[in-house]
Amino acid sequence: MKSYNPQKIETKWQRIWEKDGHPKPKDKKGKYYILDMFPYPSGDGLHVGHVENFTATDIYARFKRFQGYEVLHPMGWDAFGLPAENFAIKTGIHPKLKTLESIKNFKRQIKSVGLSYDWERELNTSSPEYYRWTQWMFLFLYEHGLAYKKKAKVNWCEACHTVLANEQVIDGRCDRSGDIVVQKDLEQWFFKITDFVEPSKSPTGQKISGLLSGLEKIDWPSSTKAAQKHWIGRSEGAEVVFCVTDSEEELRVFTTRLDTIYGCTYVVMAPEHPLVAKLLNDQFSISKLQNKEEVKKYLEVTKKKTDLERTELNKEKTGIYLEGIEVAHPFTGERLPVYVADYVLGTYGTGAVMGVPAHDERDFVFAEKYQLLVKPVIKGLPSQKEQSLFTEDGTLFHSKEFSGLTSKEAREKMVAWLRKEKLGKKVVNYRLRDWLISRQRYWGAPIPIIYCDECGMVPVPKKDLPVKLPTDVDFQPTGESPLIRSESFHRVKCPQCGAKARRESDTMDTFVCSSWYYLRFADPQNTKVFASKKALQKYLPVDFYMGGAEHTVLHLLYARFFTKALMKHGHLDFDEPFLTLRHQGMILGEDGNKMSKSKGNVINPDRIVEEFGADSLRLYEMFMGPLDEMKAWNTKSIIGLRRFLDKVWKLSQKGVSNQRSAKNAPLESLLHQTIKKVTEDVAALKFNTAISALMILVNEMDKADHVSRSTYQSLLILLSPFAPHMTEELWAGLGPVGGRKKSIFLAPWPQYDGKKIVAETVTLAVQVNGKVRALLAVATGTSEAEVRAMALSNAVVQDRVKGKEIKKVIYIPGKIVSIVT
RNA sequence: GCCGAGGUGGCGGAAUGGUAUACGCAGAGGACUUAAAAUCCUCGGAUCGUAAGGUCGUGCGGGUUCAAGUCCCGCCCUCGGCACCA
Repeated sequence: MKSYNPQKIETKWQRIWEKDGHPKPKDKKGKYYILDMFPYPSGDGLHVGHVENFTATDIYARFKRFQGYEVLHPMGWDAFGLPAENFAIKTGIHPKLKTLESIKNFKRQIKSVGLSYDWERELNTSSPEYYRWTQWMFLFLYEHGLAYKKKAKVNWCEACHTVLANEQVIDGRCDRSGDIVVQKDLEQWFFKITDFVEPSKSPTGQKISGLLSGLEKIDWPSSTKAAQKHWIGRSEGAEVVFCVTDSEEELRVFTTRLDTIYGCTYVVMAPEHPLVAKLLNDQFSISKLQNKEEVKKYLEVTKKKTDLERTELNKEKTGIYLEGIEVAHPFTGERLPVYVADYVLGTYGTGAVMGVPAHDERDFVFAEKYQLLVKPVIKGLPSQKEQSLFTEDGTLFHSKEFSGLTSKEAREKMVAWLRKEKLGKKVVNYRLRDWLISRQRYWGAPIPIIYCDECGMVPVPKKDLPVKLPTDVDFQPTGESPLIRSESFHRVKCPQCGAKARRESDTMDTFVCSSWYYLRFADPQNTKVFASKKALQKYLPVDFYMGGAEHTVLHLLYARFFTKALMKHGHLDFDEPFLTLRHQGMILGEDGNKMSKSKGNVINPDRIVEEFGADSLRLYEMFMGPLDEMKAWNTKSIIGLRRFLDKVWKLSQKGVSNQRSAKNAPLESLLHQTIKKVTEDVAALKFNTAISALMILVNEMDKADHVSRSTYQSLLILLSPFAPHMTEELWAGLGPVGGRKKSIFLAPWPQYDGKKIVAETVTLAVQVNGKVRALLAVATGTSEAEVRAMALSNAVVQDRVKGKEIKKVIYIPGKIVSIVT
């Protein structure tokens, strides 16, 4: 046999798999759905991070097939999005062409790594066959009141000329262009994701877990669950009414610390609060506001501030006193000053808060600046130091009849009192806002709505879907959707009355496309429904989902929302789409920095395949370290994996004999240990240690004079999920098995024999007072008494215990003898 | 600040409370070779010692235990996410 030439055998088997499909054993155990987060087909091609993700699921998929599962393992393209459109703006090349070209390249690269996808299920979100159903999803949500339009203050990116979702704003900047995000008032479409935070029921009475409670029953990384929980940000508190004195107006605030209310010395409104505008309006006779001009000036200043400035300057707090305005403290009737300050968020709670400087850090800072009264009403344990600022729970004082209660008790009693007096109630607030999905861009799925002067907003009838993207459009962004300038697109007849009407010209956020794609894979060619009930019942939910941690809140939360909404209205019978989720750790460049073109540290998988072969690349990426941990690339290290494969290759020529190698019991024992270790490690996705176990086995086989054929076969099967090309080649070289030439992937996965795992002798460490002093080779089956005697009679041990009384001897079979003097 | 994950040789990393540093890379020495590459063998925590061997070693300080990288308490540092959410 010739020497190992990966390039040659890899192309050979890739061609065979292309022609015949990937060998799949008969399924005996039912389905198992293994899904990768589908990639955006970027012009830069496949990243080594993709290879890590896809190789891991490929190994797992092959392993599950060996176990007898019918594995669904599809791949598709999250193909809408800004990069293709930006490229089009720069070059004039249509996004569709560029996208198709990129997909072609991605697919070539994926195939060059030997990934066993179900290509017959491939899908592309930018194809009309797919986005027809994305539009269907929109209409579905619209019908059930879960998609609505409202004028909203939105995040606007000047560079991208589009609105962004809250989730796409990072530190006040656009997550793509890095430009500062400004606020604009626009009519926008929203999805009512907030409807699903708490558990609900379908009309037929099925229980649907909430976005919060559902997290408890799925196997996801704790960090991801924590991030989602935090993003949803549920907080229980109370709404409290402060009456504006000498008027009918009232000011409601939200607080989680009702127990501190006797320490409230002022009240603050956000600049956006409606009452502020009302007080400034001269027509309102109620307005006794005396410093209107100053207040107006302050509002102008804050309006100019970006969200970044408003939040980043969190040390310096600004505000303005409303002269002549007072509110009454609901418990004491005391008159309190009112401020407007932009440290209060207009979009959370009621847009107004009570100021309790003694027990809230922010209020404390504000009160210090504006010389407001600090009035402590909560104290901690006597052991805790007295401070002017105490933000924890404690015991109340100076709080009339509530004094002496703990914070927790007080909150309950106080809210009961408020309810009785009709001055407040218990309230739950969330950080999560409804999902803004309108985008003023071309390369996305058009929103299927028509505006008619007579009928108003009319949904496109489902039979008319898809609403196709026009191809004759100038997609230079101007701030409105490029679709507005396509006459053919936006001029339509009203589906209800037939009068002249116009189409909605915005497209949907690409996250809408990816919120339901995992369902389509069950039945990707269906033209009647997004997927048949039968197919959904067979394959869904996704058993194992893998992708980058950057989708912790965006995609994963949206997908869960879609699943719950579809279940609520009878389209699905499960409420969580992804039962098990894992993230691959980011692969850094060789310099330890994140890979980026500007740093010039990007590794192109094509070059690695060329130099070392796809099997070596796969093994290397899996051997780098724990799958979910961040790790730096090191091209030098790949040679180690290549050497390992060379050894396996050479073993086939060395001495694989048909003789029973009963002589070599230690090797036999090692083989069975390896079968156990690899099987368990692959099941637990610990690929790095599985590979190291295979290396140990191969090193021993290499040293042995003879290796039995069955041992070698077992090795090849264990290695096959990792290095499919080479093992298939070597397997074929072994000749027909059972009279027929079959793929290694149709062979049975090796089973270990518990009896053979036990080696004939084990090495025990003998400790004297906690330190290892001797090693004992003990035959398996030696009795405890014998082992103890052996340990105590050991010369070194004797020397150590000489003249001392032995107090205790502890024997842990197979591990240690511990002698205490 | 809050939440989450971590801190082990020159490097990536391994270790159900039981011989710390498996496996791999890099390095050193040797074999083969005219030579190099490739391959194979041997050695690689620190320190004292010619050696046998001793002592110290998993971020820091305590504790539990016959025995701690692993468990408990208190810190320090790194990375990731969120961050004026009242």
